[in-house]
Amino acid sequence: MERKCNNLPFLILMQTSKAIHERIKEEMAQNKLSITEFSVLEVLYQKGKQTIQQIGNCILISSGSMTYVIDKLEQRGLLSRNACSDDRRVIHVTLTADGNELMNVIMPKYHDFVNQMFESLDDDEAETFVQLLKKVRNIV
Amino acid sequence: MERKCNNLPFLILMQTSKAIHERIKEEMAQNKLSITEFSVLEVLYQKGKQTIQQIGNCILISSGSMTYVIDKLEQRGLLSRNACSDDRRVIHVTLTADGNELMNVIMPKYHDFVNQMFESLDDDEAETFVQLLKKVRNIV
DNA sequence: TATTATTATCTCAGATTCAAGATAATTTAA
DNA sequence: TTAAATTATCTTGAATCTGAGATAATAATA
Repeated sequence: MERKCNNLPFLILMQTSKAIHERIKEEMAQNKLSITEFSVLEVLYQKGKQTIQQIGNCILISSGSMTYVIDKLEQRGLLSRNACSDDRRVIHVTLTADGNELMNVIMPKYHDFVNQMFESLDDDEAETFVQLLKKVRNIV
Repeated sequence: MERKCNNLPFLILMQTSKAIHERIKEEMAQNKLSITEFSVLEVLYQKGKQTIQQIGNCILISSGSMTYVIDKLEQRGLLSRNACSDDRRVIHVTLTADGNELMNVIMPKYHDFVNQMFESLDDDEAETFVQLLKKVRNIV
């Protein structure tokens, strides 16, 4: 029986990224945030005011999910919706003071956490790694 | 404003794996299968008869989700549940003739598809890639 | 200007996931 | 042997995601 998967790079890549995803999920559960919620807050923290669509494009989820996740975060007082005066279809989203404060606490820990996961690679290895990943990504 | 993410390997790894995941999702949608459903069929195709728990451990989803996905695939006649005579708590799952036939069609295309995504790497690069990924995975 | 197309967001139904608990069978240990 | 612990699967409810379609605003064009 035993038919094998023959593409090792593929297998290990998917295993590794899934493991990382799980770890981040656990980490964020401590802050009562799903990964999607964290991703939204992260975009706002990094880029400041964004439209709902801009955020959706960044984190690649559907418009229906965006409405849902923005609702949740708004209810918790971590961000606010603001009408756009130029284009009344558009809604701007920004972190509230509470949201910003929370991210000031979370982000340094998050960066440390991510860096730890990759500290087994020295600078040369990291560069090679990125270069190989980009080769793959450009084809996908 | 503009606070940046400073860990490039992490960023590109997650982007790449997400892109691959999306591509496989599209590919499997043509066969009316979700990735989870395909993963279950793949395990059975590769390993033959398995218990529900064995499959769950392979593809890392909860027991509740396993019941759900096995139900769906059983309803479509792609696999069957069989009581285990040694241990009556256990249920063995096997591909039906239909399920096996479907996988005979899908798997060669799937392997080609995956190989294409990685064909930009030559043998040396693939080996380096795997080695670096393993370094990261072992820490995560 | 009036019509048409596009865009941004929201609504809703259906699908999928997990966590917690239920059930039933087996194993361990007193 | 009996009681307790463990194991495998299923059930249920809540959360989240997607896709299709609705709504409303804007842009493009005849």
